[in-house]
Amino acid sequence: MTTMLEVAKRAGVSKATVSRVLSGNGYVSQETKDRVFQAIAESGYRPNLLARNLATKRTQTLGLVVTNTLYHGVYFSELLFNAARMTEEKGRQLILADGKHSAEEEREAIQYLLDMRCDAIIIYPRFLSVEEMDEIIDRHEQPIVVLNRRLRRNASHSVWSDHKASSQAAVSRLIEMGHREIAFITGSLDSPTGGERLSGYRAALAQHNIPLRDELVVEGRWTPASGAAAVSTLLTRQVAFSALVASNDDMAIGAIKQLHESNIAAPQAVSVIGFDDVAIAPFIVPSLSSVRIPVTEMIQETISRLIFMLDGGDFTFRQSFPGELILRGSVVPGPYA
Amino acid sequence: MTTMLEVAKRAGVSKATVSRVLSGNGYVSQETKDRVFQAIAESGYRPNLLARNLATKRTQTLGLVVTNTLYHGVYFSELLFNAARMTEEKGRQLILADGKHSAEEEREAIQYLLDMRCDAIIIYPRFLSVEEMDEIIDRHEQPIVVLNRRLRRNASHSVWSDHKASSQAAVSRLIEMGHREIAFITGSLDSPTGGERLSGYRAALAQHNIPLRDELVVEGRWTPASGAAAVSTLLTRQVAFSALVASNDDMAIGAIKQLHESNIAAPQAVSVIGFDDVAIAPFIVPSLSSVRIPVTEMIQETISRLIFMLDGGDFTFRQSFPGELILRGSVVPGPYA
DNA sequence: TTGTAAGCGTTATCAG
DNA sequence: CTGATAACGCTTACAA
Repeated sequence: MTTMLEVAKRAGVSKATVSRVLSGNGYVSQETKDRVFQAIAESGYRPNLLARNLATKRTQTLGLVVTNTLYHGVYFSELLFNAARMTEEKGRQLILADGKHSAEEEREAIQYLLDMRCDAIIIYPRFLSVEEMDEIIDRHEQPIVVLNRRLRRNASHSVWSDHKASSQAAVSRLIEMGHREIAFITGSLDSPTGGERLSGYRAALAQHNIPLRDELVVEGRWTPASGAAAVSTLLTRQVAFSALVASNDDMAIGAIKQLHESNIAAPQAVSVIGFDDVAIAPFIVPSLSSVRIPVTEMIQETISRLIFMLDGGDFTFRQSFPGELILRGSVVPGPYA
Repeated sequence: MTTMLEVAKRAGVSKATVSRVLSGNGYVSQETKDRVFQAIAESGYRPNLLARNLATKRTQTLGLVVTNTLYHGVYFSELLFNAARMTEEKGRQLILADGKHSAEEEREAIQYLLDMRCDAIIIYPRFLSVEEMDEIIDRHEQPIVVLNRRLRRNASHSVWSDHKASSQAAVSRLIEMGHREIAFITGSLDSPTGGERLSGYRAALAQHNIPLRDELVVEGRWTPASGAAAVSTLLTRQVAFSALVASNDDMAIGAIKQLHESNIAAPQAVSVIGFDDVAIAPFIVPSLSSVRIPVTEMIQETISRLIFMLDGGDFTFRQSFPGELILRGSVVPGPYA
């Protein structure tokens, strides 16, 4: 690989001059500039970013940590796509690190990005506790923002959507439509998001003085198959329900499929609600209602904050990203089972 | 940030010794090893990978270039997930670069990865020609493998699936089942993959002496919506068909939806075939048949080859990755329109 | 078994 | 406007 020194020799100048030409810092006569560019073209020179970054102590990269349990599906694509796009708009590069499927691996992924000297880091945690992330933020000088968690201490370092409130609103809406028996399929309950959505369900019932019935709640594992299985469980429990809320779209899709196969009218009803995904699901299952989480906006906010912490400049802090309830299809009030 | 020098001082040794302890190269007495580890723990030292990589001229990273037109959907998630997993299994890190949506931007993405000194590079091209990629491979000493294209000159640097053959086989299968009027929704025809699948369709017809009828072919743009639109076009053309093949699953899903809304029996039939995706689609649309492209296996082969080019070792060259036709549902022979 | 010192390819400070 | 030269933080002969 040809280095800056070779370019310098070929152009009959010093390394320093070549560096100036490339960076645009400092004065260089037009004449030598031309010679340098010529030499660069002739030699096919390419700067070594490792060397550059080592010298400047800046890498122009943002790191992103995501568990690979999130890698599947539309939500992740959307997240990644937007993160990459906005990062590049700010003249930086996104580096993705896999948080795999444990707290320890999430820590390692963060550590890798720090060792690579990313200028700033975005964490979309699955296993790390908020306490630990608060500590991590305190321990490091690099700007770090946490997505989808509400931090206590470093509030300005987190961007989240209030899952409990969204869930409560969605369920309340069903209640106001006349539903009293509402089934709920939770996500994995070791995930905060899963827990928050469940407590939103509980809160909505309480708010309307409807007693909570445990037999209407089934635990799923975020997948379509587990949503279908949950419906089977409900049916074998012989418990009647006129509406169903699932903690994400994938499970809602599985649930609708299972209801359909059991010859139950739900797929045509508005009364099945999911969360998160927005792309293909409603296209295929027009009856599926959903609470859309504004990923794009959240990523936008996240990256703006990081860039602000790095470069300063103008800054608009946006506190809340409420989920948006999108209702489709028409109401079918009757009990399904 | 604390550096290796500070650790060395604290442990009362030289930088070199610390380096030896960390890398495991060269002899160090157990005693000093212990002192060094202690000093590392006390100081919270972390190696600077930029410096290390600059010195070793190795980064332990593989670069991956993908157009962001691919970012949406299951196929991409699957690709990325497997690439990341396998890369890490080989003790490396995957760096993703966005090829955006033009040849120029694909070139820039490749260049960035080269400038970052990735040890090797995987290109999943959308706009670059095979000729240019052959040149790129020739020009650089880093191992480069191209996914989903058949290179002429650097055959061992490409991993692909024969889309034309898969498409031809799928269409032939329909013909053997008794279908004569088979509609075809192409992908964007500026994409080689789109072109290959279409020519497979033509070849199958020719092979069975069925005349090609242009009115049975509609151009889509890979999206569910364009699949639905294509069906509308077919219906307004008033042309009868008893089977339909779409160049990918997304369009097939859109097509099925549109057929369904037009009260046509297709959704229950085996006779709609898509390509690529495998995760959610058939779960939601059980009748959808599909040619599954073995992404996982292809990524596996790609990474093995790269690692072989880097480290040597054992190596199994796998030439062909045929698509796998997965038929679902039952045959409905009658014409749909 | 350990230390010294010369790189790795840039940037950045200071003279000139 | 340009050139030396000292960093940046690490690895790796070569000596000792």
